Amino acid sequence: MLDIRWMRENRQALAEAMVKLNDQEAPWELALELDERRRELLQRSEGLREERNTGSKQIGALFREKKVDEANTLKQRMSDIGAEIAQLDEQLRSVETEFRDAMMRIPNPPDSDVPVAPDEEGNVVLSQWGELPQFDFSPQAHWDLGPQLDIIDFERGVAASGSRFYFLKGAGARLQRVLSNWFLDVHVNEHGYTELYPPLMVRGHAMEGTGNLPKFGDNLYRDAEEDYWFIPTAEVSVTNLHRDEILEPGALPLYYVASTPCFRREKMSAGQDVRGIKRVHQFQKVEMVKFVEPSTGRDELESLTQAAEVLLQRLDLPYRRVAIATGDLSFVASIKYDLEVWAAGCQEWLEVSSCSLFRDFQARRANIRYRPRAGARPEFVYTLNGSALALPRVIIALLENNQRADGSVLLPEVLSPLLGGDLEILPPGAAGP
RNA sequence: GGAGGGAUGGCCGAGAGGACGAAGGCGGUUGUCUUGAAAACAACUGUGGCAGCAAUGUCACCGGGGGUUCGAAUCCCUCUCCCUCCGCCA
Repeated sequence: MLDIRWMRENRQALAEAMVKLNDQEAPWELALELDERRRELLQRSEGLREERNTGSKQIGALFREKKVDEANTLKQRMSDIGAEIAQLDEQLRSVETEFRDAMMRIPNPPDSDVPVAPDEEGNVVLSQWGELPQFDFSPQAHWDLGPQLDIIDFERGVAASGSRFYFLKGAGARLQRVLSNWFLDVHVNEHGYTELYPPLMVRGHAMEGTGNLPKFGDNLYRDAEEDYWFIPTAEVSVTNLHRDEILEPGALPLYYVASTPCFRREKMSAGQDVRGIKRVHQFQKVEMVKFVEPSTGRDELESLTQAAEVLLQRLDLPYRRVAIATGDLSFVASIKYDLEVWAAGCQEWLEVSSCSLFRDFQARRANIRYRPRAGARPEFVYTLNGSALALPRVIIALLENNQRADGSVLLPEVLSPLLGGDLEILPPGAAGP
């Protein structure tokens, strides 16, 4: 959510931002109109309240002085004022509801150095790391490798739960578990993050805090009976960890990391990426969330992104850092970098991490503030988050990039201590070395 | 799932229709005293909205929402959360 006062004073900048974002639906003009009506009604209602407050005090005093007649006359007048207030308040309530709803649907303006383009065609590759693997045979995609190795079972996943579900099995399931633990350990031990085990289901207001609601409910699973929403990323519950709090001086920065399943309906991407485990309804992801002071926002974004990059480098997976263009920016981000890993089998760059700075956009929605100094007025924190990393796509890249001509896979040496030296994944029935 | 009891400022805790933004205590800040510290004493010490350049004024907030009333922390309804006991359960 944006600061309405900033919006009032920066109409032009706001209009330009919406053009850059290629968002024609954002009801920012409506919000400004409603804001004016709101303030007008507020002033009238509060003026009357002031009158009533003094009047009511007088009534109390008159009764104590036993001036019953005078008190009753005044009571009648206050009653009339009360009726007028009630009428104004009713209008005010509906205006305020509309106003809030409009505000919740206005996206975060992009930072000045975000590439300006109407869609993802304008995304800019900022850097690339690692060599693309070369093969003297035709590399297979993971949807062939996985079943051959008996480590991904698509058919039985579909039988149990429908399309876009899968079982990881044996060395596949173990690989994901080991990677997840290792990612967590690196962030905790080397980057100063605190590990969390967060709720996987949240109330609607938590989803509003991160910007998933009201606009993007289509992508969420929900238990209607109990009114729980399933998190599409740990960002939701972890960002809401400090909802409605005022963090005391010295508390910032706060770094958190959690590994959780993520649940996504993927209605918007129907028909895309249907093969394999590129885009599924349930997947594991390690997510980093930061709460920081505004002045450090950009530096924190850089170190956040690097924390994710380090993992790809150690896994020796070729990747590139992409600056997301204005038209492709998410609703809540003011700037975003994607990390895309090369998958040699499907011949694609796959997004394994998305690192965003939200400025105070989420903090306003979730009401997360901090006190810069003892006794100072509370201000909104800046929030950031990034995946490090999304596991299925890392597994895809590991399998596809490290495959051998016979269909087996030799995982990178860095995983040896974590896998007890079992770096080879062999097809069932194949003789071990 | 059943039966009860609760939610008040940073924390503890009073308040039960009018002088209550809220006693008292703790904590915090500042000052006096002191070579310094402690103690003692004193003052200050919540969050937002609106108007204003500002000083300031005003409105709202006692878990959330709605209602009764001239007037609600206080009465009524409802939701959420917490606690106790019983049942069930990893």
